[in-house]
Amino acid sequence: MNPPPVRPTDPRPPRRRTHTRARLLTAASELFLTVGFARTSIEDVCAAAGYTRGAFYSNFGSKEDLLLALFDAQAAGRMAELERLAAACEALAPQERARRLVDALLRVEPDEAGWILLFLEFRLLAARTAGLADRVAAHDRTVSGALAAVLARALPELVPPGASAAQAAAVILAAREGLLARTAAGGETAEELLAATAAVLGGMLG
Amino acid sequence: MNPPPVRPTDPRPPRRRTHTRARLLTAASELFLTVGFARTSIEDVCAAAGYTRGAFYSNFGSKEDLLLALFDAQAAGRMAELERLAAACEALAPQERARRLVDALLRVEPDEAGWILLFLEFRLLAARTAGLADRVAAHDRTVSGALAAVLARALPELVPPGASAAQAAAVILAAREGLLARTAAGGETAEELLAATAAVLGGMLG
DNA sequence: TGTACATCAGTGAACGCGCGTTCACTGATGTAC
DNA sequence: TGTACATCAGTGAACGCGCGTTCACTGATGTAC
Repeated sequence: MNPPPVRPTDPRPPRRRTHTRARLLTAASELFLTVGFARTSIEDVCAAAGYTRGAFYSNFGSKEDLLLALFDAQAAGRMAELERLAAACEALAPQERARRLVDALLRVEPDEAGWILLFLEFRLLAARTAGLADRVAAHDRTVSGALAAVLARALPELVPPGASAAQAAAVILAAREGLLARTAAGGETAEELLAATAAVLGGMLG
Repeated sequence: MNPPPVRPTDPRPPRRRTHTRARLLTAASELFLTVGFARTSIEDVCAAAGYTRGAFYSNFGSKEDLLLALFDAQAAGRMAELERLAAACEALAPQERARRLVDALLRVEPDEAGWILLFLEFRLLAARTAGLADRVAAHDRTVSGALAAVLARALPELVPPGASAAQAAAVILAAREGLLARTAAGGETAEELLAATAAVLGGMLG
């Protein structure tokens, strides 16, 4: 409809205050983690970041868009973490390696509970929103693949005979998510359930 | 304020059309399982059951109340199922017993995907709604305890040395939930992930 | 069995609220000359 | 360096919609006599 206005150099590079987007992301992650996605309004995010609603729509296409951007950032962080873990394990004796890896898989960082709940909300949304399922699947594949590599390299004992490292990684991650979901929701105390898991895993590893 | 009207026999037993409640519950479960709790309006439920909104509030205190009633009913069903399973296993040889139990824990009934998503939504709600956490915890304890009994009786091999049957049950259920959540959300195909689990469990059981 | 009366399950309109999204506008930032 | 102009990030009011809940009401169901 509207013919584009005259443009001397066609794709003009955006060079204004790009940190607005970053501030919105930060504010959003704080709110989403404590209150949840559904219960946080765009207005809340903007107010927390010091802007008004319009600023949001000038940086993101929709509320979902914001959530996706947040998860992309977090996935990158998780990847780096796993890489560090694998590197740190490389030099250790098998015994120590096992302890270290199991610890790392079970540790619940302070904000981990918030992340797991947020991720659950994401899964739920994706399960019922066409076109979002691909994004969750991609995220899962990335993290799962990275863990599989770590397992194959550093803790083959956790991969039972007859199963591939990829399979073991997928099962471990899914199980971890289920466990965290229960503890995060406060059903059973985190200590209780994690102790149980440690006992079960301990029994398995001998 | 209002003095109660004259009552010949004080607590008058309710003997009207009690099946309204049942019809509302049935309609709600169908809608919740396919569309989800948040996306289903009370109006939807009432329309599907052939009533108007007021009928709902004459049978339930709130939307949450309806959800809780639904879960109570389902928990009862799960209990009965586990009982049957334990009884059926009692007479079998250990080998066959293991196959049977693992099968039962992994089987995904057609509507199971819907239930797991609904349950996730419940956990999420409970994690952020004061006073609801107790209800989830109670549900978890009931199911977990029942599975622990079955395990102790019918498949002690799945309980690793150093762990109690209760701990193993809690971990198994949490893991199962995590697995189903992934498959239900469509991330990885159910077949893929369940095959992986079977492989991992197969490896563990030898 | 029949009649007057009370109860209360279910009706349906209205209330109130929150929220995602749109849009005409403004003013600071950068560009052209 | 200075001036005129274009762009576009951010403003803030308004729109529109859905939904949970309330409430005055009605009419069928059951009770008392």
